[in-house]
Amino acid sequence: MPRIGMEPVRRKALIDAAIAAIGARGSLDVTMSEIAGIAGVSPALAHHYFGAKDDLLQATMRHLLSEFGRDGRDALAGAKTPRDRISAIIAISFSQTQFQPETIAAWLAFYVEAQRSPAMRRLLKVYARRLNSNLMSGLGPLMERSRAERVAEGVAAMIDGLYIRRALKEGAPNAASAIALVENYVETMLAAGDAAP
Amino acid sequence: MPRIGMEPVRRKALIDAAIAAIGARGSLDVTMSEIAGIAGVSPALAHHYFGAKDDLLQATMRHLLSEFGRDGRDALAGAKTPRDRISAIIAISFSQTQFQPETIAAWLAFYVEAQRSPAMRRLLKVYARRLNSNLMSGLGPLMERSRAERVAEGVAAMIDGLYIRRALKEGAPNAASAIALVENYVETMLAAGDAAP
Amino acid sequence: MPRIGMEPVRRKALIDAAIAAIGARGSLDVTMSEIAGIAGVSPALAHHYFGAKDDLLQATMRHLLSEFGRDGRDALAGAKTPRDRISAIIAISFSQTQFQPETIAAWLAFYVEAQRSPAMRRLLKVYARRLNSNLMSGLGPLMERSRAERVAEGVAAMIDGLYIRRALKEGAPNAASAIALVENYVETMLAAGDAAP
Amino acid sequence: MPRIGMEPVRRKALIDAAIAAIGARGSLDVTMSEIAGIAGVSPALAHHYFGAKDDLLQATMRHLLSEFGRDGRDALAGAKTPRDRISAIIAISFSQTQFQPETIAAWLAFYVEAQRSPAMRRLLKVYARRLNSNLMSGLGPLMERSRAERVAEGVAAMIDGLYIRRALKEGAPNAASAIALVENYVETMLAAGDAAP
DNA sequence: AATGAATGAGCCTTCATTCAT
DNA sequence: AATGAATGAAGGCTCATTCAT
Repeated sequence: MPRIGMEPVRRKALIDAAIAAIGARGSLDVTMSEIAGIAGVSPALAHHYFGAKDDLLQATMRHLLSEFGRDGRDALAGAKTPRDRISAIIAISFSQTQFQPETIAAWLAFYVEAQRSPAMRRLLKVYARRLNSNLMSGLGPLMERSRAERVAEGVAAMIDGLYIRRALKEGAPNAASAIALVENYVETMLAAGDAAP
Repeated sequence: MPRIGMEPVRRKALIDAAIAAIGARGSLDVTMSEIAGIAGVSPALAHHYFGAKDDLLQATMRHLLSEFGRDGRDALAGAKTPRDRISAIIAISFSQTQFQPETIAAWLAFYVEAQRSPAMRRLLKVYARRLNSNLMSGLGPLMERSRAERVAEGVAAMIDGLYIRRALKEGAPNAASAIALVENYVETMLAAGDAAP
Repeated sequence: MPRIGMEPVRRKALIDAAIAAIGARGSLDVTMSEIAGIAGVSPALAHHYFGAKDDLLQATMRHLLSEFGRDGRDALAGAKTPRDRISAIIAISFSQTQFQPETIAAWLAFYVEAQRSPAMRRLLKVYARRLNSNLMSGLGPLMERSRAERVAEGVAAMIDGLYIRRALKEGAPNAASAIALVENYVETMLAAGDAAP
Repeated sequence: MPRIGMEPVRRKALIDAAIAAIGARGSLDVTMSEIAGIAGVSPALAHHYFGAKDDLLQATMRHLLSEFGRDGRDALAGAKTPRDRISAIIAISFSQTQFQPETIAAWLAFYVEAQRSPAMRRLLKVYARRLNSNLMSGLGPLMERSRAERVAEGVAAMIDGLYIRRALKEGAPNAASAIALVENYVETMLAAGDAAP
């Protein structure tokens, strides 16, 4: 029973299905049929709305990115001090929306794909730049610029590292300990402000 | 002209070819023909020696692992103090053997595969445990046990994060700055020894 | 805004679009969406008016045929002598309306289709018969019947051959030289009237 | 039971199957499965030996071309006088090898494809050039050069036209009457040598 | 009158894998 | 020891066609 105005509904459903499928498989090695099946539509329809598989995958990545961006903006909005901003960024990186097995797997898969696909790499760079600028908005006022840059890089690396290492753990992701680790890094770096680079 | 004792030669050649192929593709999405072609043999021979593709891939991973292990032992052998041990571990993580586009891509690909394949996950855990115990052999004597554990986790995450983020950078990997970042983390943690957390 | 009496307009537009699409592609291998797109309507509408794709194609062929017939009648109307009739038929075969890349491609494509589809073959036979009778109306009075038949067949073959061979030439079709070749054939046959075969 | 040295056998079988399939369908619109099926192998094998469908089709065309070339050389070898050469060329154009429903259909289909595919067009031009030079080797000595050129073009057009018009006839191709028609054209042109262009 | 929504069927192509030699 | 031959299975994608609105 075709109703009108289904396009946005289907697009959303297919992107969600893609995330679910990628999460379940743990890689981008999912079939269009699989994704379409999860979304409850035929593979042909997925092609109808997204063209090729790559396009759907990129749209999925873009969706993850925009969610991450929205979460970031929301978190930053409630943060008063620069220090608060840092914590807010760290917190949302491991929030329940982001730090979930499915989403983690999807991010990881996209990282791999980025090595091959320039389009994916471009998208991932957007994420990296955004994370960096968010972190710098907190770290900048608290220490010398070049040092802030380095700490931001360290925080970002640690976050991504914790994401990737989730693959090795059993059970549900432990966001709290991940957050504590990064916070401790930041805290120590702030405390050692007088000292070295 | 079949010669005797070719098995080890072929196995080595095929594993090297697998690393090369994975490195070039940037993912495990390589064909047996591709690998065999690089090794200069027929795909049938690859099956003859390794059974299935997954077996070859696991053997490849195991090879990477043992190389990493050997590098680690070598590095540790020359380190006198605990502090030296830490630096040695960090150094070899970014050594020219390890921190190369091809090897990085392979590691990353295996991380992804680990999410699906228990066998791969097991192998990757071996790596994680080994890295951890190596780090602990340096950090243990220098700070309280539980804190050392956490710092080791932080170092490991940072290393893996720097690996993964290589995918976003252009040009050759910059090992020096990566090492500096991790060393600085360790240094600051050691300096803040009296304090938290 | 549905208007009444749109049917003939749409049918005409779709048939023109089909010719354009076939001409552009150089074969009948065009999609309904393509044709509908050129006509500025939805593929569903094309089905609504024509049933199946084959029906639209046949209608297109019929349109070409009726155009050819009309051109022929017009040309014959102005021809006084039998000899004039022959020249008129040859001329319209290579007139600007007929001897155009698009139309040529369409004719050729239909010839191929005729091998498979009896309906198409029937239509094409109508064309052949019409061309033959037109030619005979000129050749008949000028030579013995059986010889006229053969010359008509030769002229028809030459015309179709020149059409098909257009596919091999670059640039715009050269109608003049094509006409000259056929006219020369006719002329020589008329001159050799007394002789063979 | 795989034996060695099958490649040439399979290639031949697949090309023959392609001709058969195209002949049966009357167009290039045949599937790889169909062709492979006729050849008695799997579709995968067809791809194994020919790469893509287009490559198999081109190889098929090239085969037809080389057969035509071989037939032409053979025919020309036995012709003593220029006049004999002309007749020989005409004869082989309608020989039992060439003027068969299947081969005719294949030629026609390739003509259509040539409008789209530059590679096919190139191949077809080879055929046209060869036919032209063959004809000129007979017509050249018998009349003025520019006139010979035109007669050669006329003969070629008539031959191709008779091929295409086969699609309209029922029953087996009538080679004899086709040959007679072309021969008569040549004869008349030769007889009218003194006269017009 | 017209279309967006949706799909089944089918095709090309790739690839891991097997087997006889 | 090594490979050419061969295929089954599966995936991406296209397209004519239908249907409710």
